[in-house]
Amino acid sequence: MMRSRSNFVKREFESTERDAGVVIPPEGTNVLFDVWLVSRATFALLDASLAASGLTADEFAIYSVLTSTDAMTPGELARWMSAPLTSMSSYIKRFESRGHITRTANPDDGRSYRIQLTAAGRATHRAAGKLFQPVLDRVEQSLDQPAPTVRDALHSLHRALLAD
Amino acid sequence: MMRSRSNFVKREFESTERDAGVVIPPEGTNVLFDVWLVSRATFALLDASLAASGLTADEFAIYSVLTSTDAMTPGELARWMSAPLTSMSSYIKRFESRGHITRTANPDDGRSYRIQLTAAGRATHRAAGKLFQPVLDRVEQSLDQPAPTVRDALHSLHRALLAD
DNA sequence: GCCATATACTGCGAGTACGTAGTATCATCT
DNA sequence: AGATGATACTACGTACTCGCAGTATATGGC
Repeated sequence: MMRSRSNFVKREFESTERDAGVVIPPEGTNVLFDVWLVSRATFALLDASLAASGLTADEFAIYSVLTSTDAMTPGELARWMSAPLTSMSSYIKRFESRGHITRTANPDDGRSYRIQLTAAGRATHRAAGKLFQPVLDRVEQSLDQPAPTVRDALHSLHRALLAD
Repeated sequence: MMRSRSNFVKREFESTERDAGVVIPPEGTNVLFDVWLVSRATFALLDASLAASGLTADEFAIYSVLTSTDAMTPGELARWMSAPLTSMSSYIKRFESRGHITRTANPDDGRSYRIQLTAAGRATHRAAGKLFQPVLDRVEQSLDQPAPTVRDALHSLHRALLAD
């Protein structure tokens, strides 16, 4: 198993204070480094918070996409989340084996197909969402900037990363 | 091998424009979801850009920490980057087998030790840095907000994630 | 229609991340 | 000093990610 990281994260977060002295000089850092740190912290927190639902942070995010759009293809999903198609393939196989998604033919392209969450998949996502929401609320309230400001910065960054 | 993702990423980024239509409604999203998207894009871009150096984005970040601080312990490093200690252990074993780090006794604690980059490790990091810099520059220039503003938002987020 | 090439996806295998369980050292209490 | 518990790290195994190579369908040129 690799899913339930609750132990680790709880332990780590408890001891955060003690390590406050360990600080990397900012002149050695940059935006992308900051992203790295933030994303590590985010994944640690979410994986721990969602563990009981049986979903990882990645999986929860993908399920979230699938609930808010209907019937994407693997390729669309992969490109959209900047993931290799082979990884999407693995995800889909896993989700399908859980009975959480179904494939339906893609009328526009015989090589492809469309993915949809099943009722069980949606239920799992809802359960995970119940664990997710209080965590999100707490993070947003701990921000010392308005959440929309932070989100604007992230969107700007996302556009910059995809631009080329 | 899992390191050289150049092919994939280049292909994916080239086709970004075509998928501009695939947009997730923002009402279904939130700060943490944004972090997820940004971090996926960041890792994809960096793994591809750094592939020739033999370092992944994660590894480059860790090497960067090790160059700007001297002699951290595995535990400090792990907590600081919100990673499980067992993962740090794997990293360290790998880096050591590459001849990129050395362990020296920790005078304060016999259970622990301190890690330092070797000359070879620093050289590898420098080489990766040469690949990294232009990518960073391009991303910063593509930002439609000042880089410090974006970084402030990320720092705020980081503090909020660790707070508790 | 036929061929060449590009695209959508999958099978497989290699390397990786990390949880469980264990060992060694440290800290605290008595 | 000895015992008890906490902490720093590692060995091992499992599940996972993703690159390579392959198959199937689509597309454009002729």
